[in-house]
Amino acid sequence: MRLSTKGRYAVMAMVDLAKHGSGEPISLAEIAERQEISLSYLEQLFAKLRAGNLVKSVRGPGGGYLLAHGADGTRISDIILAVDEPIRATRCTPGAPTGCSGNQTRCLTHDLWEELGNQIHLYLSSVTLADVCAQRVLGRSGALHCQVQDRDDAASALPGAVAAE
Amino acid sequence: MRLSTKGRYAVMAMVDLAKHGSGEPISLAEIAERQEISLSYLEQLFAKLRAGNLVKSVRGPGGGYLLAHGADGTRISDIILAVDEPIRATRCTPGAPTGCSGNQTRCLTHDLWEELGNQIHLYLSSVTLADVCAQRVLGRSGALHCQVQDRDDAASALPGAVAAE
DNA sequence: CATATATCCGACTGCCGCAGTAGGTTTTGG
DNA sequence: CCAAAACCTACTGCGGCAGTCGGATATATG
Repeated sequence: MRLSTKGRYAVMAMVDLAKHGSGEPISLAEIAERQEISLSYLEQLFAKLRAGNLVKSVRGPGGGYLLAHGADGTRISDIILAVDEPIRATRCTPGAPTGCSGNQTRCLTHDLWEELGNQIHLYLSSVTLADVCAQRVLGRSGALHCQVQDRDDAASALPGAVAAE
Repeated sequence: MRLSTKGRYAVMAMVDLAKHGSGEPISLAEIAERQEISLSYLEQLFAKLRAGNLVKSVRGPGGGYLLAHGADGTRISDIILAVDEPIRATRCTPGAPTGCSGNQTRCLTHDLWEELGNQIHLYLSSVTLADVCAQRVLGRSGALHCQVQDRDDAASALPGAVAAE
């Protein structure tokens, strides 16, 4: 799963939609103003969100967008998956001439990235729009600590600017 | 923390170094051939790794690179932090004119990205080069499951191509 | 019907970082 | 001295992101 600011914009817009839309459709113009995202750019994002069946559209005046599955039924991972293109795989494509077999070190890291991808996906699929709206985003006491708890400095040295693009 | 193929290359090289280097230095030419990475590109990466105090260099013929802290003392997160530049922060810079205050939705997602960054960092800082070499990369039964276990379909629907760039 | 409001749609642009290349200079063992 | 290695600086092509522009289509409301 690719993590870019593009996906962040999409999530911001969807959270806005979840927060302000309850019943009647919300226009992109509103979202654009509140989130300070250009309208045309939002249109492109929502075209993909619609293709991914995450929102429904209502055309004409008074129209706009609605969440297709409600705030509880929309996972963050789905949003990002819909907006960001899947990315070229981890280089060692199965069956490639210089594939994984024979070159051991390559595949060791392959496992690592795959597992990291699973971690990210698991986390993002555990959070819904409703969670974000209600600020239920999990403090630093949940999650991975069960696995890292015996390490020395896992809690310290948190990265300064943490974001993935 | 930014996640790009650049960081992946660095980790591949470091794993190679951990696997083949035990005592005497390893030249970048060897690593370049084994990992199929251009030599000059590797040099750039190792310049940063050296600046980050992750490797030591030995000049002259027979020279090369050594792990500065051994395979057990080198975390994957450190490698990526050293190689990838920290990235422009999550847009709402503290104290900015159109900062977080006043625009609520923005900050809700801010928490989300911060927490996601923590998740990623926690995972990557829990894995050392030695872990990767020994294929101790954690199957899908560890980690986040303690938090997601009560959800319906967290295990299913694993993403096809999972990687972040 | 006319019009304003909205979604839709495709094409174009500037920018930045990645991945790679080129061409050097120092250091140092043999 | 010589060759092998680290070291250093600058440049390049490419692709995706973020944003823009100009439209086409649908549809409530007067």
